[in-house]
Amino acid sequence: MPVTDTTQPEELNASEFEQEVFEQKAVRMAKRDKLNAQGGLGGGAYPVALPITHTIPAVRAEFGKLEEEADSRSGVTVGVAGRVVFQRNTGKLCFAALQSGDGTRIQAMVSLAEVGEESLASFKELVDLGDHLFVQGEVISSRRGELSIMVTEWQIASKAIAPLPNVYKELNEETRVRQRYLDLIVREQARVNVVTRARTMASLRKTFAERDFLEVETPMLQVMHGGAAARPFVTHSNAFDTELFLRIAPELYLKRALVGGIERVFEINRNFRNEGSDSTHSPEFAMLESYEAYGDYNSIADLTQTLIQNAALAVNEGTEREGSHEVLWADGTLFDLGGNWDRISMYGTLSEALGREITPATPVDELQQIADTEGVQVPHANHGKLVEELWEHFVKGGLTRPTFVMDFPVETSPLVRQHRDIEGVVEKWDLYINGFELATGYSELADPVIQRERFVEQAALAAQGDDEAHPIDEEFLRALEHGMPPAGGMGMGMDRLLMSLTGLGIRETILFPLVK
RNA sequence: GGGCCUAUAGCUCAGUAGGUAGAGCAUCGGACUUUUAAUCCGCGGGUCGCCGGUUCGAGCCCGGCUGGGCCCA
Repeated sequence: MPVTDTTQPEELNASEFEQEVFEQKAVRMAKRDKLNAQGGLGGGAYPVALPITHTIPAVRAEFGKLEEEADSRSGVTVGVAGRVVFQRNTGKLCFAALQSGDGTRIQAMVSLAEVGEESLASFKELVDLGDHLFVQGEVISSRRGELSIMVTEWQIASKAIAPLPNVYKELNEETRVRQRYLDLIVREQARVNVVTRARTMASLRKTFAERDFLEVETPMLQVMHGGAAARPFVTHSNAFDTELFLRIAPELYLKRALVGGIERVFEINRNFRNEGSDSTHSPEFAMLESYEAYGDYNSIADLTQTLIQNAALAVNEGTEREGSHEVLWADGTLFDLGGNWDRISMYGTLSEALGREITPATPVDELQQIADTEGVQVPHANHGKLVEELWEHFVKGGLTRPTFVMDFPVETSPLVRQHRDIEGVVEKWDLYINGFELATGYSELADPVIQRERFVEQAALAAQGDDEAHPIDEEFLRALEHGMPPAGGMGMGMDRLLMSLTGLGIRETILFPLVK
């Protein structure tokens, strides 16, 4: 609704792109204009610099004990800035709660006796909820014993034109995601999630560094996508006049790095898969991949367990669970990531669940029959896909504790080495935590001839219409022909790792998830 | 892909049977020097997601579309 404030008509009509300005915004815009008119070049509603001496948490840490005695004074003058999240103005005394980014608050008191009539009136006129405010004054405790700053000077640090949402109610789910910045202002859990993620990432890098792994960055725009079974996003390069793919995995480049002698290597970066999203999938997701020369799928499983357990320790640092691998989920349950995680066999557990022996030699017809009876639909079915789908159908749901599921059928894992003892099986594991797949690890396939055969088989699948089949990557094969050391490799979804550390859905672990 | 739920003021939400919309916070005007979602007085604020239909009359009923959520495959 357009506002008919006769004192500011020019300003309100000046901005052409602003079709309608609702009342609260119009009021704040008028205040912004007034501040800008008053301020000098470096000041106004958005000053360039402020004489800040302390952060709000620093004031709390240094002067917190003043709260033990009401109406006490420190004799120390500080300058702090924060967002106004609470305001109470009376005739001659104003209160404002300033909040810093981490959610810590401190009270500012603006008293007629300290600042004089003009400054007090101006404060009441120009300061709104949601503004960033700078205050300078003595640190005191109020009559109610609350740590406060008795203001002598104040200045708007940044004028908010849009009103702050209700800080006592959480935003609805959609607004939380679309306007995460508001979510972060209003909701403690949103702030905690960011810290947890950052700590986790730092911990992973630290664990790698301690083991002499090097972090690299490989192409995200690729001429040929590969390294996983997934549909890619396609884009176009104007300069090259060619089709490019957003990567679905960094694997084939990290293996080139292995060939080149970067023997312990990892990358943490984004993958893109042209699929829908749900509570465990996002089209754009952060992925960790790591390769260890002269390791295998056992050593890389050990590493994976250590990486996650160290991350749990990092998340618990400074909490009452310090030193524990038990993480606290958002719903209040404690989830134990400690101990040595079970390693179970895919064929073995599927056989147990079905009450009949399933082996790599079990014919496709027999598996298809079981699938049909159970109503499990498997597109482009072959032995491997059927075994995996049946395993997911019968066994997966029961896995809550962290579990490595070992030894997969060969058809579905074109980049994995044949098992050293079992025919028809590859040395691959999937790590399941709380029923979803968190990571996968291999003894990597180093034989360039077998690798070529696997690619050719995949190309046949692609020809049959499987759009997740792996394309033949000649450049990668050429690298393999120069000799890749035997290696263990691992890939782990970062967003899912955060899910298992926090118990949240994927959209809560991603700061700005994709929204239409 | 299928099913269910959902969209109303800046924010969070009510809205009975179909009769042109309410609350809390926020905002606006006034009072208040210790407030903690203060209190008191007064006033505003809505294309009820979009398009169509039924009806004398639609926030409500019907169809379609769009966004969001949940469950299933």
